[in-house]
Amino acid sequence: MGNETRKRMLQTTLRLIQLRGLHGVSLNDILEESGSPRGSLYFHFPGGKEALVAEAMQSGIEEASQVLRECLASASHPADGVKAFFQAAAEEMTRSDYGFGCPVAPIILDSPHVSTKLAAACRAAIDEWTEMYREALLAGGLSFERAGRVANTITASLEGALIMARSHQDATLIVTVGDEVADLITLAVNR
Amino acid sequence: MGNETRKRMLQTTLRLIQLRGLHGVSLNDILEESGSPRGSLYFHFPGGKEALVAEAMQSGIEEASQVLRECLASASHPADGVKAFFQAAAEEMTRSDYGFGCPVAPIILDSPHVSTKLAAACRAAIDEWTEMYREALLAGGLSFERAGRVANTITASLEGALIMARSHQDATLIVTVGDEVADLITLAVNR
DNA sequence: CAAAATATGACGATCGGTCTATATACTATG
DNA sequence: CATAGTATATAGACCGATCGTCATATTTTG
Repeated sequence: MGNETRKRMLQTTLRLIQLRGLHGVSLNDILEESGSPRGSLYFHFPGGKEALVAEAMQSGIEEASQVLRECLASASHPADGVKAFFQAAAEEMTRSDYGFGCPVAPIILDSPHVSTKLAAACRAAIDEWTEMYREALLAGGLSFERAGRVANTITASLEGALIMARSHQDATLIVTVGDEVADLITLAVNR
Repeated sequence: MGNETRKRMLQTTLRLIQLRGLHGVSLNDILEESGSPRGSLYFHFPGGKEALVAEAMQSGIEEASQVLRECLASASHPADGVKAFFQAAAEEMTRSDYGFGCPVAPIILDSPHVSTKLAAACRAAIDEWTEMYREALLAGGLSFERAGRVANTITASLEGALIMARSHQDATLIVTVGDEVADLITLAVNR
């Protein structure tokens, strides 16, 4: 396929945005790092930078969703599934030398109302993840409302843990928080 | 004092960085919004943009620390103190129309290794807050180690809740997560 | 008044994202 | 096989924005 260049652009974009934030990455950076020629960008992404970023972010979101889905599916108790996902996040953090975190957080914090499309995609991603947690918790016996509240807490904890891990260059934090959250889930379910 | 301009610059900088991230704010933005002329910046802040940002962020950190200190001090149970702080954060969110969140998160996500000074200040702020939680939990009877783990979880939850609230334009999320975390604390302390 | 402190906006080198014009590869058809 | 036509890919010019500097006002202070 001829879209080798395209793929490289997307990967590099995702990587760099996670590293330096939405506004911290220039097209020049992306082009240089991905070794792509300048003019190719508007051929592959007629929508310009925003289109490129949107697609790159989307792929990051989908990957995260898939990992989460697997973690929850292959666990008998929701607490175990959540724990596994936090662990996976921690591994990804160390593997990338603290370059990768949440694919949407940098964009939420960088563009409140800059781009409605990007913001909507971020919102959808968060909703999707939270919904997965909720379903698992419902299956665990929690009430609909309580499951929603706990699910939000899980999402928030992970989001925050990723930031802290980045800041301290210490992926252990993610695992610690994950264990603590798993505890909360266990207590909530068995009551 | 002649530092009226200086103060305005700092406030505007803090505000804009929270709004659009570290790299999303240009000096022109700051100057225009604060109504200051270009050259004044390098008189008040010879260190340029980085010095300005560092000082602005520092003031944001100190304000947050003070509010947290008060919340924890004027509560008989650590869970209540934490709850109050989450509530205060939610109010600040609505008051600023989702402009203000955590003063350090946007910088952590925008500059991994861009500026060592900034990164160190962020780390120190997170440590300070976490330490405050830990002390309150110790006073509540938790073991030193467990207190640290729970403290990290609290910090992470708030950090994440702020992002979610921003993304969904819904400060309620912060309160919800706060209540859930307070629950976790209560359970942890009374065991 | 003299001197120090502060304010001002114009300047230029560099970098930002976008676009038009051009080149290359592939396909179809006589 | 030759040629025209189309899809794919590249190159580089364009112009506005950005940031730090500086020479020159203006205000404050001793």
